[in-house]
This record gives sequence, structure tokens and C-alpha cells, in this order.
Amino acid sequence: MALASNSIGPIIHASDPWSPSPRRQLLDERKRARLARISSIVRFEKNDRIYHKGAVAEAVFSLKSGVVTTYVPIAKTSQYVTAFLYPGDIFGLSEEGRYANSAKATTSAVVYRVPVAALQRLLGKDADLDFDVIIKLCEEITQAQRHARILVQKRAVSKLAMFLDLQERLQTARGEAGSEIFLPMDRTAIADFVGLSLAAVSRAFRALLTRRTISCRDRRHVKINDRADFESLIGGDGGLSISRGGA
Amino acid sequence: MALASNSIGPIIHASDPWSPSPRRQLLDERKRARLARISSIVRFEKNDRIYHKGAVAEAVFSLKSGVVTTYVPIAKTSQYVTAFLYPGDIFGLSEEGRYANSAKATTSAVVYRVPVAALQRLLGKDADLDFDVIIKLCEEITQAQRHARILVQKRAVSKLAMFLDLQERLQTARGEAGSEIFLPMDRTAIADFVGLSLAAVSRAFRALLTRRTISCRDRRHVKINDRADFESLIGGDGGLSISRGGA
DNA sequence: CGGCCGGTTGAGTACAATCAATTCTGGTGG
DNA sequence: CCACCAGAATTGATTGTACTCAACCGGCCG
Repeated sequence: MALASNSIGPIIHASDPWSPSPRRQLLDERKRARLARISSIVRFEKNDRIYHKGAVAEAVFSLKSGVVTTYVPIAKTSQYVTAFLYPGDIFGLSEEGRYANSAKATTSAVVYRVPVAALQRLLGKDADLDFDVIIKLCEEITQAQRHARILVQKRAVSKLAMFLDLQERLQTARGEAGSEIFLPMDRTAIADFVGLSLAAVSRAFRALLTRRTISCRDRRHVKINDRADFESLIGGDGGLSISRGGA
Repeated sequence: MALASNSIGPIIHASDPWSPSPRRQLLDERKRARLARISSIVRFEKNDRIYHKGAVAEAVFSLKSGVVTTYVPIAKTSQYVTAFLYPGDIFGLSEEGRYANSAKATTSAVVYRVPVAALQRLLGKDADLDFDVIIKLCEEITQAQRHARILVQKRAVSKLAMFLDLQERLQTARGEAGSEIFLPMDRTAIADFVGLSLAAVSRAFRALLTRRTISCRDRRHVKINDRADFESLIGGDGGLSISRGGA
């Protein structure tokens, strides 16, 4: 019992798209051990770059703890955030051998670094592992489509509401239940994720606050007071569900 | 030699994200034959629904010919288009056992229908097949992120330019080289894909036409005249590359 | 105490949404 | 071959919303 069972190798957290099962850790001990043998653990401090777009993609990553942001730099000043990653997520997607986006640590973070060459060798052999990866990639696709869904919204309050909703669902899916939504990223990152200016995000927060739809303990802790009003902003659909542990 | 080699089973067209190789058909004859045994061929006429969001996802699909659109219905009147699919693409992604979006034929189309139960059995055994699927899913992720990239743009002409650029790249990646871009979908579908109103798309086309940046033989055939101006609208980056057959 | 960074707020502007009227296009039947 | 029709697409006028730019606040660190 020297090491806790959650400390021996990369993890992949996801839910099977083909059955209504709860989100869970996909890799069993054997696979984690096998991956552990070819990977290394790297720690990053807040704001550290993990890799940058265009660099030769020699490794993929599995997030062990902390929060990581992937983004595409645009011009010199602005960036477009593609995703916020949490423990159990994998990242480091490449295109033609080069990273398709940049990644940086939003909080201090610990990641497993898996060289692609070694990973490919494993993937070619172990159909079980492949299957787990397939499941995770399917989840990433729905995540990206969910993101797109936020971006098409035109009203700022709707975008913000959908963003908060997304974060809340991710949080409960991770098992961090609680009535408050925690936002590890700053307002600028939110703006770059939902496709608004920083000013617009700020105004949208203000609008939701004065409507008493939400309340903030501080800048990073949000609570939803008027659930009905909140849902109405999302567009009546609510069709974006993420499998939670319970139901 | 009774049947041409391209007619015996599902196809998956994609390029390996880990090496700068051209886009190609991933599945070898053996795998296609194996998939063919568990799948059926279905033909859809223009505007036929292939499946709809929320239905139990019993099968995934591989597009053999034609163009398919996936979308999410919003309210009664509007929809949000998630992707335009071409031969060699796979679709039918589910979430908790139900389709995450709807799909319909944009032109008449022929698809391979693969029941998930049978597919899962194959995937659990054949690591090679799994690997091909992983490659394709990686491509779909970058596609979704590219789509998101279009949606964040604020100016209508930029969105349209990026859309045209995307279609052109897809076209050359498919090997259908030619100086004209062919748009199999109607203006409404374009509007729903780029996140604009139909009117705004129309005005954006007009703007590009009067600027002589593009010209249209008819509504579905576009040619880019002023490449420099065109690129400038995309945001100077041009960072969205899709591997083409040649380079 | 001062500066700096992240965030908020204000005023004016630009751009796309909306609604509605009109034109274009492709298909059908005389 | 042409007249006609229906749906798709264009265009116009108006309105709304978010962007921009810029000033201002508040906490944190030196």
C-alpha cells in the first residue's frame, strides 16, 4: 500500500458514448503501468507553456492534476482558446507532425508526457488500449462541438450562461459536487473561449448579477440562484448533457 | 477483377496527424472486407434524414458517395450545422447511447451503415483497425476546432472567406483539384455553419464580388481572383492547413 | 507608497440581425 | 419554346448588440 492506486500512470477520464454509463477512469492498472513505463511526469507552474503551435509534436500529454488551456495565438495580442483541460483529459493533438495549438498551465499542473513514437508502438498492439483512446477522442469531439455551440450564440449573456453551464456540468462529472461553480481561468481566458471581448464578458456577468440570476462569492466562485432564468438563456434546449456520475 | 477495388466495404479517408503524409484511404482490403461483412449499404435521396438527434444510436456510418450534413435542430425554425461530410468521412457520433446530432443527405448519398454492437466486437480485437479509427477521430477533432475558428470571427466577410478557404482545402485534399470551389450546400446551410443569418451570407458574397476578390460562375461555383486580398481576410495567419495530396 | 495587472465601466460607433419586399433560378407543364 | 410557379437568394431600411477606445477601480507585490 505504498502508493495509492491513482498514482502509477496516465489516466483517461471519459464516459462511453455508446451506453449511458457514468464518467469513469478508463485505463486499468495493467495499461497504466504499461503507459507509465514509456512516459515521464512533468510539473508546470502557472502560466508555463507546455508546447506551442507549430512545434514538432514529439509527445502527447495526459493531465494528472491542475488545469491546462489550449489556444491558438492570433496576431501578437490576441488568442483564441480552444479548450480548458482537467485531470483525466489528454492533449497534444498534432497535424502533419506539428502541434495544432499551444498549451499552457492555467494553474500549476502535473502531466504525463508520452512520446508519440513509443505510444504508437503500444497502440498498434493493444486493442483494448486503443478502444479507450477511441472513447476519449469521441468525447473530445463532442466537447469541441459543444464549444462551437457556445460560439454560435449571438447574445453575450447566452454565451456566458452556456459557458457557466458547461463548467458546472464538467465539475459534477468530475465528482466535485457543490452548489458553487469554480472558474480556474481569468476573465480574459473566458472571453477568448466564448468569443467575446473582455468588456463584453464583464458586462454579461454584471447583467446576470443584477438580474439576480447568479451571485459571486468572488471572481472565481459563481452560484446560480435563478435556475429557470438561467436555463431560458441557454436557449430552451438544454440539449447539451454530459454524463454525470449519478443519473 | 469483377469489382473495382474501391467497392468492397467502408472507407476512411484521413491523414496521419503524426507525419506529414498525404491524405489517403486508411483501411486495407482485409479490414474493408471484414467491415463489409457486418455493414449494409443504404442509399439516401437529397434531403432524406439519416438519423436524428436523441434517437438510440444503433449504428455509425461511413460515407461512400455524396454529401451529408450534420446539424443540431434549435427551436422549430433554426438549426446549427456542425459539419459537411464527404466520402471517406465517418459520422453517427453518440453520447450516452443517443445521437448527438442529426444527419441528412445534402445530395443523394450512399453510406455504409455499421451497427455499433458488431463494430465494438471488431474494435476490441483488431488493434490495426482501431489505430485507423483513432487517426480519423483526430482529424475530426481538428475539423471541429477549425469550425470553431470560423465561428469566433466577427466580420461576416472573414467568416465567409474562411469557409471558402476550408472548402477549397477539403476539395484539394480529396484530389478534386481545380481552380473553382464547388459548394454542394445552399446558402442557408452555409449561414447555419458559419453562424450568420442568410441575409448576412448573401451580403458577404456580394461584398467579395464587388471587391473582385471572388467571382461566381453560378451560385455553387466560386473562383478566387485576388488571392492576396482573400488571405488578408482570413486573418493573416493561414495557420489552418489541411494536408493535401501533393506537398 | 507607488505601480501594475486584471477587471470594470462609460460613450460612441460599427456591424450584423430582423423583417419585409423584390428578384432570381430551376423545374414543370402547356 | 415559353409561361408560370415555388423556393432560394438578394436587397433595403431599421434596430439592437457588442466592439472599440479610453478612463477608472481595486487588490497585490515590491
